[in-house]
Amino acid sequence: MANAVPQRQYKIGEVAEHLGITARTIRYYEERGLLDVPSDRAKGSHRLYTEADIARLHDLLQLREFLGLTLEELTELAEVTQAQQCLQDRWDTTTTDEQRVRIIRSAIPNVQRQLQLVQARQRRLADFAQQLTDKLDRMHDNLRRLSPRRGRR
Amino acid sequence: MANAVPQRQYKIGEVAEHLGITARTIRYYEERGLLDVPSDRAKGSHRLYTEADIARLHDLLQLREFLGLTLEELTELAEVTQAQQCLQDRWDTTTTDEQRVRIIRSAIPNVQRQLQLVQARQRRLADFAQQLTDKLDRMHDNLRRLSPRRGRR
DNA sequence: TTGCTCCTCACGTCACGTGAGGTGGC
DNA sequence: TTGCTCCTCACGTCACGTGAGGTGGC
Repeated sequence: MANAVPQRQYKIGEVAEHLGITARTIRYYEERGLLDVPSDRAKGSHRLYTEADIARLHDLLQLREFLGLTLEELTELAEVTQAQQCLQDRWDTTTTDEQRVRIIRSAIPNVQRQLQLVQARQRRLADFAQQLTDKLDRMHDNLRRLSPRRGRR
Repeated sequence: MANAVPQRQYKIGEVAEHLGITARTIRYYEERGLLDVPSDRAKGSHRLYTEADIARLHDLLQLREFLGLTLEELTELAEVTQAQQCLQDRWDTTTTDEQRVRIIRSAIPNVQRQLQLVQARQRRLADFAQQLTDKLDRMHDNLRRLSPRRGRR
């Protein structure tokens, strides 16, 4: 069924542009083991990516950007995303229900952890926004105190 | 009046520990021109920081951390914080009301810009949190579909 | 065949980390 | 005097940026 749809593949430049990064970054992530490299790619031949590969890389980039992680921390935190294949890819055709259940069960706590970290970040950002708002208020107060409106007094 | 309170000064190690960074970072920021260095410091003598210096550095660190700026972008965005001296320091004794008004007026749009950037970041983070929540929901749905509860059927 | 994008080195850069060797205040 | 923290080089590292020189598919 899903077999009938041949997957479109994307070149590294297309992926990079779509994600707003450079090809160098993608190659570097591969070098660091963050991207699973197809074992059959001949040295020197073009890299090709599926939509699932792109989605995974997109997740990695968001985690790194919003949480400010090193690539090492990212590697740990993202092992889940391996199992995120479950959402696409060859998941449909090559896995038994039992395997799927096991994969999802092991992936859930990891996504929960990511969500917790993001939520902690949200709280800290909200604090910072409040600090800036307070500062603006104080500045306006000071202005009012220092330059009383003409016509008053 | 404010003269009567001699300001406590802090050494670089104290400042670093308080802000959760290293002394190297502080020296590097000074080198890059992000921190105003007192012109009278003899080469080789200890760096000393006031509470106002520490507050300014704290602001810089938050802007960098939450917005993911380069030090060059940070330099631009933070020129305001120079004028933030207005909140402490020698502001009380060496400035006329007219000067204060001018300083505050020029600083306000800059703080507003910082706040806008932080709010934009908050929206993107909220989107990301939502993506993770959706993903978790889908995973739970899939589990229910794949492993129907015993006793049913 | 001509462009274009891709490839693999490999050196450069930014924002620090990490000693080496030495000086200065409680 | 002994520790402790500070100082100034200066080289190392992480996460890429940026060519150099060459190969491969429309």
